[in-house]
Amino acid sequence: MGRIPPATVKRLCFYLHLLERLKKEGKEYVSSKELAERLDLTDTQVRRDLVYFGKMGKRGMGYEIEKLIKELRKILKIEKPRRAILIGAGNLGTALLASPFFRKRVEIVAAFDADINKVGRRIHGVPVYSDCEISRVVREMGIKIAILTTPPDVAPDIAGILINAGIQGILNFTPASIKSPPGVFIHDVDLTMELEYLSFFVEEE
Amino acid sequence: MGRIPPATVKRLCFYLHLLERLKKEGKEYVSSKELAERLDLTDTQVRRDLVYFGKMGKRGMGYEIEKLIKELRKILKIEKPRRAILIGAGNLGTALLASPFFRKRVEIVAAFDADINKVGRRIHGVPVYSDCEISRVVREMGIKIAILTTPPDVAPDIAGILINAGIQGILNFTPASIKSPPGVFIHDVDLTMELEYLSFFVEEE
DNA sequence: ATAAAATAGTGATTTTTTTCACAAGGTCAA
DNA sequence: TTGACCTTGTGAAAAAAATCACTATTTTAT
Repeated sequence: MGRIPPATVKRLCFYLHLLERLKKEGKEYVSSKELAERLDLTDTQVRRDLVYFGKMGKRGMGYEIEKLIKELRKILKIEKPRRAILIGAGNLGTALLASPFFRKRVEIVAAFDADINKVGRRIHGVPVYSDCEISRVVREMGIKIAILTTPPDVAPDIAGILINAGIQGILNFTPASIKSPPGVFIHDVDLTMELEYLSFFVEEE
Repeated sequence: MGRIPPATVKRLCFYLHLLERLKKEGKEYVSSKELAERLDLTDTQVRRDLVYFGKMGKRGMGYEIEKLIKELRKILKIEKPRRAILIGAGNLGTALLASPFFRKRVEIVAAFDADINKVGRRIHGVPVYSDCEISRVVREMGIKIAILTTPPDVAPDIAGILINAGIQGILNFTPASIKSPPGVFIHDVDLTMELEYLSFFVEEE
C-alpha cells in the first residue's frame, strides 16, 4: 500500500462511520454513488479512495458493507479499539470520558491529573493517576496514543514527558502548539478554530 | 476578494492563533519564514495565503503582527466575538461553556436543553432555555450560528428547527449527519473521528 | 552612501488531487 | 439465455494547490 493522501484518510473515517450507520439500518450493499451523495462527494472520488486499498467492490452491486467496514477498520488500525491515555481530567477530558460514543471507539486505560483530589478516584470508570506517574504507566502498558486536554500552559511540558516515554501519537485539544519530533504524530484539534472556520462562511448579522 | 480555498481558510485560523501568541510574547513583526516554520508549512504558502487579501507585508521586515491580526479577524468575521447559541447542555456542551478560551472567542447568548431540570438555570453564566424556545430566541435575537451538542438521535430534528428559524451555520459535534440546504453551512466535528485519523499514523502495539 | 542581508510578492512550473469518460464486469427480469 | 441496466475500476484530462526561481523593496551594518 503506497502513500495515502491525508485527505483520503480523513474521508475513510467518514466512510466508516456512515457504513456503520447503514449496517445498523440493515443494508448489505452500498454503491459509491450513494456514499458520495450522503457525504457530499463525487462517486469517482469514493471509488478512487477505496481502490488505494485494493478492489473492494462488486460491479453491478456496490460495496459489501460488512466487509468494507472490516477493511476500513484494519486500514485505520482500529480492528480493536486502541488503547490510549487521557491527560487532564478537566471539563473537556471528563466530557470525553462520559461520552459513550467516544468510549466505544477507544479504550481509555488511564487518566492523569495534577489535582490530588482527583487522583486515586475513578471518573466514569477510568482510574485517575497523578501526572508524575505518566511516564511509568506509558512504559509499563506500552501505550502509543495520548489525548491531551490539560491547560495550555502545561501542555508542552506534558507533551515532552509523553514523547520521552514513547508515545507516538498525541491528540492535542489544547491551544498550545506541540513540536513533533520525527516518529511522533501530533494531531491538533482546536474547537475555537472550528468555530472561527465556520464563521468565515456565515454572513454577519 | 475572489474565491478562497477552504484549505486557506483553515490555515488563516492557524495564523491568527499563532499571531496572538506572538503578540503576547511582545513581538511586533513576523516573517512568512517564521510563521511557516512554526506551523509546518512553507514560507511561499504562507505568503500566497495572505496575498489573497491584499499585500499585507513589508519587504525586508515581514508582517506587522497587530495589523495582520486585525485583518484576519475581519476576514474571518470575528472582529467582535460572534453570537451563537448552544443546543444540548450535556457533558460536551457544558465543557464548552466552562472553557475560558472558547468563551473568549464566541459569545454564547443562550443554551437549550430538553431536560426541564436544567431549564431556567444558568450554566457558567449562560441561561438555559427549553428546546421548544429555540425558534423564538433565534428569530428574536437574529442568531446566525448554532453549536450542536445534543444526543445524535435528536440532532436532525433540532437541525431542522434551527435551519427553519434562520440559522446559517451549524457546528455539529454530534455523529449524526445533517443535510445542508443551500445557504446553510454545516461544519462537522467528530471527536472520535479525529482519534481514528490519528490512529492511522501510529503503529499498532 | 553603499553594500549586504532580509523579506514580500509573483509568473512559471511542478505536483497533487479531482473529475471525466468509458470499458469491463456483474445483476436481474422476462 | 438475452438484453437492459447498474456499478466498479481506470487511463486520460482537467483543475487545484504547492513549490520554485526570481524580482522588487526595505532594512541594517559599515
